[in-house]
Amino acid sequence: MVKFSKKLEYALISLRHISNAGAEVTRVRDISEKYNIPHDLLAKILQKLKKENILDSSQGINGGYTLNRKLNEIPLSELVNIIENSTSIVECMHDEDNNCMITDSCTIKDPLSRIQSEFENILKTKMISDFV
Amino acid sequence: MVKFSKKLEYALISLRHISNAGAEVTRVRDISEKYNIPHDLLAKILQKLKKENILDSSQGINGGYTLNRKLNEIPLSELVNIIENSTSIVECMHDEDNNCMITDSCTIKDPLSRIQSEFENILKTKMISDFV
DNA sequence: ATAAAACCGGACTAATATAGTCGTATTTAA
DNA sequence: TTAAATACGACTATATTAGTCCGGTTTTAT
Ligand code: SF4
Ligand code: SF4
Repeated sequence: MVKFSKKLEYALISLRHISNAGAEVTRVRDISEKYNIPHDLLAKILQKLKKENILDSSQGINGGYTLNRKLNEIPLSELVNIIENSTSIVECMHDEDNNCMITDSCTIKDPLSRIQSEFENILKTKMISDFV
Repeated sequence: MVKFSKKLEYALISLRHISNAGAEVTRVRDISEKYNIPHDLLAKILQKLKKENILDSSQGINGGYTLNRKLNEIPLSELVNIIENSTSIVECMHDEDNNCMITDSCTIKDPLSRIQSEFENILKTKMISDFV
């Protein structure tokens, strides 16, 4: 029912590492080798975090990543949305593509919608620093 | 990150329906047809709930299911464990089969373990009646 | 200049988890 | 005895997640 995806875990591990490195740049390879995370997969995750301004990056032979925001100011909800595109607990609440065939006769939409709100509030309250 | 499985949703819809039916027995077919849920899949879900004493069943031509416990006395945690066998948010916390290759170098196990406890408490507090 | 090492990004494949199906046995009222 | 229901386990199909591959571009030490 609830499962942190590997991508999300890799992101958390990386953010912790990069945060600890301070001003020093961290290469994808550093993290990849230290924690045994597939290089190419990790690279794409960090690229996404860069694109969303959570990380800074510099290219070139001495390039790498640094942290652009403080971990205690990034809510988990934001990270989950970046990595997994959605925080909805059932498909019918992810407006874009609701394919549920039983929407019309479904009797639990409303209560689940309440739960959804509660859940989103929790995700907004928890900061990345709580997870590393 | 968090997603109610269809099985779980079908279980909730069924429990609500059976609860509303009171002493009258409900057949799998009644629910299956009313809510457009695949019959055989639903049957197995209800069988499981019967096995765990959440439902009562009677066989034979006039058979069917009735509720054996009150919905406001069944915590969500129990239903999730029945339907999905686990409430762990990462594989390394589901003792039986931890295949995570990076367990040794993982830096987020401890914080996630705290989150896991918090999460389980929420699941224990929420009753099925909150979801229907 | 050029080589090296990084970032970038899309298409692809592999592995796993979820959803759904099928066949058969058992029970029971009529 | 037959029809309609639960009960169980093996199977298949689909969707999601995880991971790979490849062909770029950018930067910088030499
Ligand atoms: S309509 Fe009901 S069954 Fe379908 S996705 Fe929404 S909550 Fe789940
Ligand atoms: S060891 Fe770390 S990465 Fe592996 S499952 Fe546990 S929390 Fe996730």
